Amino acid sequence: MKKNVTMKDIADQIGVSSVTVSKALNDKDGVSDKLKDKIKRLADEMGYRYNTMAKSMKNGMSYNIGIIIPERFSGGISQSVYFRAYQRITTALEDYGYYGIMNILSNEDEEALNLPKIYQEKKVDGFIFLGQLTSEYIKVVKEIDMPIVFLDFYDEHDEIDSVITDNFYGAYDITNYLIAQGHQEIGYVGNLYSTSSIQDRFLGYYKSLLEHQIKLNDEFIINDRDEKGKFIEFNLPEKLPTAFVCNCDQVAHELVNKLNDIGYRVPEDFSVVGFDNDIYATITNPQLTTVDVDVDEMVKQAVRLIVRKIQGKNKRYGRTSVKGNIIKRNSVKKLG
Amino acid sequence: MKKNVTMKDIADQIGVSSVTVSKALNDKDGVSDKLKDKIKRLADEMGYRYNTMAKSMKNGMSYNIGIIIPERFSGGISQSVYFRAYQRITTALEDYGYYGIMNILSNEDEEALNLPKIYQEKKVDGFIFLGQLTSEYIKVVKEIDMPIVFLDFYDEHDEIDSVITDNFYGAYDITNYLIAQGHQEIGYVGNLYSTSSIQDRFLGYYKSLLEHQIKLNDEFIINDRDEKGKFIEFNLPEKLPTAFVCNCDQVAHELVNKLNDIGYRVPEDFSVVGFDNDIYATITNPQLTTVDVDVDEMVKQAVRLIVRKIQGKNKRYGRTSVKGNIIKRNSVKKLG
DNA sequence: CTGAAAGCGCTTACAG
DNA sequence: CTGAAAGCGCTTACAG
Repeated sequence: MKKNVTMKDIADQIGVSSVTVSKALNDKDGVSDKLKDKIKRLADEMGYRYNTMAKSMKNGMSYNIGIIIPERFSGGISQSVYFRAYQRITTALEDYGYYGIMNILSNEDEEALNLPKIYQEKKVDGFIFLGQLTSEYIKVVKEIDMPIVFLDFYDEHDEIDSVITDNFYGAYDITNYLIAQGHQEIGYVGNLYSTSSIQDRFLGYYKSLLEHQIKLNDEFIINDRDEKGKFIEFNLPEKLPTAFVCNCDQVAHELVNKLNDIGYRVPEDFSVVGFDNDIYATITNPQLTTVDVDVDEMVKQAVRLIVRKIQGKNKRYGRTSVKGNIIKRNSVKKLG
Repeated sequence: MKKNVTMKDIADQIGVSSVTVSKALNDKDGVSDKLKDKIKRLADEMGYRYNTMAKSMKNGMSYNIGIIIPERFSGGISQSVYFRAYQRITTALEDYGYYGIMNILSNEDEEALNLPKIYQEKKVDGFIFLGQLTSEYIKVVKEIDMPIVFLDFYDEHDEIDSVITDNFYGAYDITNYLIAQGHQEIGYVGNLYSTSSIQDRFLGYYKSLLEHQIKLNDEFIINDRDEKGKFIEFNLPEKLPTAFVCNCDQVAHELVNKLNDIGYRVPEDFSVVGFDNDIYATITNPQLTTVDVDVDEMVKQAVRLIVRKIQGKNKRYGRTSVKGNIIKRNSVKKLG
């Protein structure tokens, strides 16, 4: 291990002051080009590496962003999506000179309303929370005196900036698509009281029905999970609709299986659409027509937002929603 | 945003020096219990948060560890395993007071032999590299004057400490198991020149054959990928063995499909075993008997290692291999 | 038990 | 164009 090289070392070697070295290395004005060159060359030669911590000390910025993912999203199906999102976040942050420190928020810490240790230790300048938090925890998060962005969920009181997929218009679009295929009796599969995104998707579906003057039939709203998000057996109504808008691909997958079990075929007997375009969309037979969530764009927005908030005295930007796209596959039949 | 509270603020408020506050807050000797209590209470009240950066500045430690994952492992099948590993790493690091900063090493940067920016900027005190690097890049990594641990691969020249799954004995064990089930003609599926882990698994398989005095039949070594790791069509020999040891579950999955395609059934006609116990082991029909890799234990070892190296002047520890376990499922038939 | 002094490596604002 | 001084928030060694 070679010894630590500092700006002072370089300065001494050349016979200038460390101020000049600092200016040269940071490409600031006030150093002649010739000297600047000389300093840079020597820095390279001596194996100088910039000490970010000293700068941090000076201006009170850590140049780190905490990326907090609640434990329950760190496994199962959300895992791959969230990992990809996390990767993109770190990569995008780097372009702004920031680094992402990931933290899994354990169920216990969330329950006990404990803020992440990286907050207590001033390791970060801001936070991106990735994945729905309990409303109790959101309240605590609001007390944090740092820029915060919610990604893939939002605060119902809208006090914290968020970037989400456009649940409402995604569901609206895909319901419109079903109607365009001739369907008039369309069910919605999802618990309306579970999460805000499931609710918003429902409302998008409902808007489409309203616009087409199709009456909402309560019987066609099929519950898929309890309030805690745990999946339950479907309780299908006597009379079935001809198409189902499912709140996510996984549930659409389950529904197709269920329909198969009781002797029906998709899309011949029933059309089924999902949401998310995750792995369940392609492992289902037939593959699902669904709404693709534009994770990359969401990440881009979230990163831009947090950086802007850090640099610009934490202004409010509200909710940013990113539009998804319908991916047409084989789970929808054209009627009539 | 409330103003930044420092130790000095607390000290002034009470009428002591910041040295005393520092001692109190760090539970060091030299402060009366009564005063210590008072200081702690006031710190809480004033919303004091410890400034890690100042400490870092003092002792030159960042308390961050860089976790570097080559881009090609950040997607596909390795993704979920590596994400899980990364999560465990960050969690385990926290117990030691360290944080993990993940960095995807892009193919271009690896090709161009660029070291991660977090190294250049002294953001980290050490590195864990997760996933096989090119040998050219390994050479560059060796120049880094910081503790480094390789996780899930190793340097063939053994100059860098590593934690790997016990490829050799895993393959040895599972081949023994096949032999115990009455198999004598056993093939190995994998490119012997591709990665060290595939090679080691082959050697474990070979050791088992040797011990049972079964001659290695070159015809039974079936290539599954080119030197760059890209999968290729199997080229099955005329005469087939009764069982196959595959270098990973994914390839075992492909092999089962291939055998089905040409009219054979597993395990009735041929027994097939995999390695890794990843998702391919369970989506294959029949589910695969395979070797489970103990990722959690590997992570634990890697984290302990890197922390020890940082704290203890970067000693050499060599290669740590963590034993996996055979998971018996339905892809093996007992002969005779 | 308590604290004044020095220093970690940089940058900012100012003077020359 | 160049640099002396002060300061970011803490800790370490030393003195009392």
